[in-house]
Amino acid sequence: MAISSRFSVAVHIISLLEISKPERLTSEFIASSVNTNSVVVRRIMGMLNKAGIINTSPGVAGAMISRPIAQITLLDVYLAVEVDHQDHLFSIHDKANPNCLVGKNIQHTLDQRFTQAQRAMENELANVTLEQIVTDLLIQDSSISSTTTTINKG
Amino acid sequence: MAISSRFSVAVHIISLLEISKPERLTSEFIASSVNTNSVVVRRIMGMLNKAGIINTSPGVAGAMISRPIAQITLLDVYLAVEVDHQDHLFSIHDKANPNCLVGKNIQHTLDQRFTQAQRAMENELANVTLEQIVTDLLIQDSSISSTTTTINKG
DNA sequence: CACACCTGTAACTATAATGGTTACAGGATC
DNA sequence: GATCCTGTAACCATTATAGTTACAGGTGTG
Repeated sequence: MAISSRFSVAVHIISLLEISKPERLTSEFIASSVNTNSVVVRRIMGMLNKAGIINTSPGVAGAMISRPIAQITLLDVYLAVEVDHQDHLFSIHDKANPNCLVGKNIQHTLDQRFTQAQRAMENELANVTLEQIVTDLLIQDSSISSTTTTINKG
Repeated sequence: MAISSRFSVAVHIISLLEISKPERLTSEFIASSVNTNSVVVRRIMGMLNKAGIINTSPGVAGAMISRPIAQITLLDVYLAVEVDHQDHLFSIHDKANPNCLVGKNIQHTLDQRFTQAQRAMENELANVTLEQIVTDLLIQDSSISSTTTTINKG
């Protein structure tokens, strides 16, 4: 299965928070931009909060981004919301027959190669900051149809 | 969710076929090495067959590896068995609000970055051949406990 | 030819992750 | 106190995975 859309939603949320600063956005409002349920937004914001990327407070709308977005990478966000398989992107069948040459050694052999591939992917994510993402969003918007776009329509 | 273990099982199967050459292994035998059901093995071998990596024939045990394993990469195997998300490893929420600056442009922005990260991972897989994997398996085995290992114990 | 063996595949199951939804306790603010 | 909001539990539908049973049909040998 693919990497869940929590990742892209999380990037969406942070971008929206940044662009809308210092306005305090409710989860309901953010949800209308993402086009999902507000609980889904609060769930993901909870993960980002736990990871120290944003700061939320019970009862109070909005969230503060904890540091300049030039210092937040896609990898940070990825690790925050894909907690489940942050250790191993690839899964390896784990009960292979130890009496077989292949079965005995396949796990260790593949783990090395898979880890290397995963690292390569993560390095790419680490090289992109949320600042670059927001810049991309603004550039694309201005080059396409800036006149018809607003932040506040949800 | 993580990348399915079909990938690691597929590598296991090809390695076993190679090391056991020219013996013809039944899916039942292979399954006992992987420690799974023979249908699971036949299913994955079917995908490898369809991808042109191995050649199987109905009714006849065993499979021929279609080309020297130095010419088969982990990426080839990956693409063969992870057909589902070979296009996009990352999923992006796809119904974001087009009336919002972020919602309108997030999909294209992230797609570019995600594709780059995915390519980096795939490049690593493309740089490893099944020959290297088999070599790794043999080296590890000889350095650990070659005397107690057999290929034929399933 | 008959039989034993094997593959390919359909069908069903259990399990788990995901995303959406309702509900509600409790914090914050006016 | 009334209102709004967050955090979170609970539940559901959907989907992917992996295992299992069953069987049709190909293969090859006695």
